[in-house]
Parts: sequence; C-alpha cells; structure tokens
Amino acid sequence: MPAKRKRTYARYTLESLALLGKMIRLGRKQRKMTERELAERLGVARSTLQRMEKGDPKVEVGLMFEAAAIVGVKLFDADEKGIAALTSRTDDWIALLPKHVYKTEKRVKDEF
Amino acid sequence: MPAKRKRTYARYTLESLALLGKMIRLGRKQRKMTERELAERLGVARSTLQRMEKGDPKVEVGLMFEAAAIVGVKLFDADEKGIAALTSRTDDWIALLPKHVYKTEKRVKDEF
DNA sequence: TAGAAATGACTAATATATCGGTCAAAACTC
DNA sequence: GAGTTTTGACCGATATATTAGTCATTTCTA
Repeated sequence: MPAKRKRTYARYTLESLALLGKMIRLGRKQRKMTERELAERLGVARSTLQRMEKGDPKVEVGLMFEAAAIVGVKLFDADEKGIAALTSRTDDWIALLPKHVYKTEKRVKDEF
Repeated sequence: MPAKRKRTYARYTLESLALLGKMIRLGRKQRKMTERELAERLGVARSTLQRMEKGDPKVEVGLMFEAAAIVGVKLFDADEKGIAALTSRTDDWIALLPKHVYKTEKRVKDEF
C-alpha cells in the first residue's frame, strides 16, 4: 500500500464547482446537445463529461472551462476583450508588489 | 507507442485560465504568502502551484478553486450564500427542461 | 555587499484521472 | 405501448498529472 493521496476541499470550493457543473449541464440542455455530443466535441469520454457536470474536483480545469465556453457559460462575466482587460490590470497590480515575498520576521515558530 | 492523447483548448479558455492563475498569484502576494506556504496549505507540491499560477489547463479544477478561495479570489463574484442562490436557480431552470435531449431529427448523417 | 530566502525550471518515480466499454433504467417519439 | 435514445453508474487498462527533489538565478534583508 504505497501511501494513498487523499485530499479535502472547502465547502465553498465544492459548492462553486457543483454550480459550474450545473451551469454546464444547463447550457448543454438549452442548446439541445446530448452528453455524447458535448463529450465528443470536447474530445473526452462521456464518463468524464458526467464527472464534470457533477462538479468533480478532480477533472482538468481546462476541460471545465472549455466545456463552459462551448455551451455559453461565461467565466468572470467577461468576453474575450474583458478577459484581456482584466489580465492587463492584474499584471499591473502584480508589478506594483515586491517580486519575492519574504518571511524573515522571526519565523513565527510553526503556528497552527 | 500507445496512441498519444493530445488536446487543444480555445484561446478564450487558455486566457481565462491564465487570468485565474494570475489572480491567484496576485492574491497570494497581497497576503504575503510564499509559494511554499500556499502549496503547503493546499497540500500540493510547489511545482504544482507554479503550474496553477501559470494557468496550466491540466491541473485539477478543485485545486484551482481551492487556491482561489484561500487567497480571496471569488468565483462567480459570489460568497457562499450567493453560490447557494445561483445553484438553486440553476436547478430550477434545469427542471424546466426535458430530462433527455433527443436528436431524432433525421440523424444528420455524420456531418464532418 | 554578503547572506539568506524565494523563485524558475527541470526530472524520474508513482499515484491517479481518463478512456472506452458495458449494462440497466429512464424518458422521449411515433 | 413498442421501440429507440439518453442517461446513470460502474470497471480494468493505460496515459498522465503530481510529487519530491535538485540546481541556478533573482531579489530581498541587514
């Protein structure tokens, strides 16, 4: 038994994921696509799409986003231009901060 | 050579992912956390966090969302209550649609 | 400026997600 | 109601993500 890798997620995370999955499902149905069709379009197995629509945390983030895009679910409430603008602003903000984050301040002895 | 599984993503998908990654990076820096700290908090290797901040489409969606939550990036511009409300509305909408999507309409002979 | 810490990039080993298939049940069409 | 299609759930094989480490470079502190 080579050490199992289990992981936990915050409730907010799981609920956000479940929501995204349901939005994908809704979008798919509104466009009258079957699971098989969308899966094929995405280039994944139907079983994978099913996990996505359930909000399984283990699927590739790229697939979730791609599926959302295909069925018309916008992330960040923004179109391509909007994403670019947000990216630009985020870059600017990052540039204002120190390149490295330093924690020299006495190394707060393993708080927990 | 057992058939390589390559995949492509729409530009919008990749840009959205890159944005999310940068927002996580920005949030982390604003909270003065090092990569190592956030990675540890998430329970992942530092290399994985690096891929996340770069917007790598292959990381687990659960990790991306969890990281976002930790550093204060809100998905869907909604808090826990908001997520619940959106979920409820999405459920209602789905309930209004047929349970199965049917494509009997002549089965458009394998268009390609 | 010297020293320490963080970051960037890379790798082999291993844990795991995805695939592709099946089967049963549900739900649509005619 | 009969027939067909979609959906839900499950499973072994295999492609791949994640890990844990290393090393070089950058950037901070004192």
